[in-house]
Amino acid sequence: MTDGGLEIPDLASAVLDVVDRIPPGKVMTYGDVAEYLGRGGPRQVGTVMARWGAAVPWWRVLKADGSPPPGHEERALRKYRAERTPLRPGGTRVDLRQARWDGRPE
DNA sequence: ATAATGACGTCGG
DNA sequence: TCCGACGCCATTA
Repeated sequence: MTDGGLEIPDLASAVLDVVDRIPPGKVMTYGDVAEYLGRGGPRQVGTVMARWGAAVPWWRVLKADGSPPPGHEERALRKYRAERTPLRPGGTRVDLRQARWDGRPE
């Protein structure tokens, strides 16, 4: 299987796989995903999301301060409201204390 | 092989 | 709380 001729790096596949399992209403930071996988770093996860994120629930991966992916704030906020993701006062950032997913089954 | 790139994270002011 | 400087590291050029 290829991606229109472009190969998907092993790390990218692993990242997409994890993101695809984040439950609705829950989120993970770029750093969380990297730490969960035990390889790569926040920037690598961000690079993967930028290129192949469209195929997964990309809005469930955000920055460490709870702010949505740069350039996709509006769409992400709509998703959070739709799936009841806990937001902080002001409603522009996710409340990680409640919405952060540890990776273990519900 | 070397340098540049980037949907990040942390820290200091 | 906001912002800039610096560190990080796989992928690309």
